[in-house]
Amino acid sequence: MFLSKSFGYALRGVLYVALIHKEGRKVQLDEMADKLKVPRHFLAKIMKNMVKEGVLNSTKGPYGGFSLHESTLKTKLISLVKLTDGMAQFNTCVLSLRKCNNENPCPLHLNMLKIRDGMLAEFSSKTLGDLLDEKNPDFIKSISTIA
Amino acid sequence: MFLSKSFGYALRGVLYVALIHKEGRKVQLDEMADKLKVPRHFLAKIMKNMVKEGVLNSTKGPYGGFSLHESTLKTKLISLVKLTDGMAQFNTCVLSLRKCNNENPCPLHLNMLKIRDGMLAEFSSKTLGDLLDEKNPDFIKSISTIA
DNA sequence: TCATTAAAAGACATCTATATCTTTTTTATT
DNA sequence: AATAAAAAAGATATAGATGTCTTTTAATGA
Ligand code: FES
Ligand code: FES
Repeated sequence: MFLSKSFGYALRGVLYVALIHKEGRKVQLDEMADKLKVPRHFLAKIMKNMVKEGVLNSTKGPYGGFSLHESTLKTKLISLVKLTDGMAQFNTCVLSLRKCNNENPCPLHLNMLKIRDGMLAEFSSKTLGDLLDEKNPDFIKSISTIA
Repeated sequence: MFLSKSFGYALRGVLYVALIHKEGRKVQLDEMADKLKVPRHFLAKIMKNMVKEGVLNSTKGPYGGFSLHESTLKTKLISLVKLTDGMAQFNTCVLSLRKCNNENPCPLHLNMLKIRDGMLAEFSSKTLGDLLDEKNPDFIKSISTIA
């Protein structure tokens, strides 16, 4: 797995909030779980973490829900990865059991370095806002449907 | 995780057998588990699968153990991945819950396509024999030690 | 103050990858 | 044939990721 399910849920969740934000309203978990076809309470934990890390805002009570934080659209994808998956995969040897290092490289070191650093660079430069700008016509469908 | 622990164990296991093969002898599980610092019985299952898939030979009984198959060194890395991790990660959308497809691409489709296809190409062309040819001075250490 | 709404928090269940332990099968040697 | 060696197979255990359910806290409006 390149990325966990949690990461996918997190990204889809925050993008959904951002989309609905343009309609000028907040989003509740029930709506998100329903529209995104994501387990309600599992998503709740992930959303809560994003709020805790300052990626999103939330308010409790009537008319409450999730809304954008001023930093939301500026958030790098790598921050989401850190939040859901951690960064170990980027500095641990692909053969496990050791830190990746150049001095005593494992047989796959150079190959994996290229791949991992490519992904790291991509995710370190791209923001959530970038994804929304590049969005394709069926964007909402692309984060919602199963098929 | 780009690749599972099982994959790491499999690769280190088969490379160890190949190295010892040059000394003209077979390798037993006890020696491998000890030298590679890998859980004995967990490694056993993985080795058994590699034998079943024709990546390695094995013989039971006294003076038995694991040895090279004529196809071992020609085996592509991707075959090992298929054996331990399966190929789902290469055709499933990074946002889970759907097959990856170009018609209704998710927000990360193009980015991930590049990364995944890069890794797929690398692992589809490189063989176990290639890894042994490229080997660095501390090769045995690089698949054995923890530090 | 009370009722309602919705997130936060916590407890528990399930599933998968990983790890350990035991028994069975096969092979070689005596 | 009996013994020993080693892989194969199977049963069980543990940990982490994922999923579900219940209780608590905070906000709103009557
Ligand atoms: S040492 Fe193995 S990936 Fe760097
Ligand atoms: S559609 Fe998501 S990775 Fe291709």
